[in-house]
Amino acid sequence: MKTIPIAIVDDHTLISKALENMITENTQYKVIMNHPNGEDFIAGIENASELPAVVLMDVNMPYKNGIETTEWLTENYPEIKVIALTMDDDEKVLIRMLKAGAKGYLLKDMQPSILFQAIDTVFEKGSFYTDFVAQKLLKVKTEEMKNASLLSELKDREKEFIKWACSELTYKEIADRMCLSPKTIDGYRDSVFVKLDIKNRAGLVLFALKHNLC
Amino acid sequence: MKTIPIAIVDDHTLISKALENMITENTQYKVIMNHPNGEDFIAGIENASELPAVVLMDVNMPYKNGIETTEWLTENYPEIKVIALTMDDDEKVLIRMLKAGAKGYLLKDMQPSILFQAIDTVFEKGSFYTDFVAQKLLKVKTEEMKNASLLSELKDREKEFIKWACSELTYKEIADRMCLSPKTIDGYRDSVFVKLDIKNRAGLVLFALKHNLC
DNA sequence: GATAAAAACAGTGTTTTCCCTCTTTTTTAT
DNA sequence: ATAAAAAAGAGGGAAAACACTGTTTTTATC
Repeated sequence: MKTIPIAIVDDHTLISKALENMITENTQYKVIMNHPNGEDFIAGIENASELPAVVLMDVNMPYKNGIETTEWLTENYPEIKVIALTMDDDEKVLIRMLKAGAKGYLLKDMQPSILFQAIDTVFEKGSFYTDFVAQKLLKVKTEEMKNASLLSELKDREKEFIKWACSELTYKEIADRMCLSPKTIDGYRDSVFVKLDIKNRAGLVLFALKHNLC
Repeated sequence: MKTIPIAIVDDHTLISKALENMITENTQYKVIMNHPNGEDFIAGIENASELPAVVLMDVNMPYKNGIETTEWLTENYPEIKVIALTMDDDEKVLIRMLKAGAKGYLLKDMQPSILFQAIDTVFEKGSFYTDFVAQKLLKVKTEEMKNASLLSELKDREKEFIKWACSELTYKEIADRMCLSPKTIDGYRDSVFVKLDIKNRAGLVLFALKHNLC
């Protein structure tokens, strides 16, 4: 059994060091890189004498986050497998990370044994997904249906209007900002109200903030 | 130099194990407890043959979070020192943790050496605060001034009105819900607008959501 | 370049919101 | 017990928001 070269990318120094310690205790693995953000890591990869087989990638980082870094890796070094590590199980993040090309997705509250299993499986078979991921994907899919059906109906111009509506501006002032007649804004408001099933400006602001449309 | 008995309370198993590994490498310390949440930890403390001198306490946990658990410790075992560990540097959390009795506050992105330094200092001197904490406290203090001066002016009844205003209800309907005359609601609105320096209902909803008043 | 669809705009009337000033009732403090 | 302060309520008018039915202009497509 050969040793698997591993890279760690995580801005939480304490965690990345601790992780490194734990992994290197097992002679099956060796940590050859450890960087606090995506930018550093990419620079490291481009100058590396030895490339990692598996990257443990934190999602939330300054400078270049896990998603952007994974996209870059998928583009430039597709043979390097990325396992995403994250604190919060946010469906949006999961989706974006998988789209970016991550081969595994783990929450930081799992058992260490799962991590080793994930590394091995990703190294040998190419990807490792837990039940958790499958369930999330299903949940996201169904929720997406509901919201997408509402939001997809909105025209770009209407979305722009909604942004402006999340303010203290009157509709007349919004018309000025958007270089349109107040009557056109009236029309936007009316159709948005119907599409989103809301009754007044307060409802519009609440909806926009809930679905971060502003 | 005696060994310092340490407890770890963190729901992120991977991190807590890794942390434990790292700490035990240093013979100066021994990890005698490791629990995934406050409830478990408290149960552990009550049945323990040996108490920890220092607790590394994650802030965000299920069942009983770091703040509640620290409050309990301060109440029942004031001799046990708590060092708070957290991912996100949220001023509110910092304040609440310090109020709860934490003797140190560390972000998880620090260097491991700082952690050891913190443990030693807390053990010997009773508390360890980084510059970071001092700066945050200062920042919070000044921001508090601004917001508190705004929010403290609000009467309870006005706050209740604001909750109702974060909806699609008209003021007349809100009056019904609060069992008041519409004219009284008019009065609430007017005074709230002046106090919070806002112009209309949209502004009110935005303010309320920003300061989670609804 | 005719045609259909979408976007922009308009008229009109109603309701709600906003902004004053003012009175009555209830609480609070001394 | 009484004065002061706070809370509740009221009137009226102007502005904004809402709801409805239309018309004109742009845009895309064949």
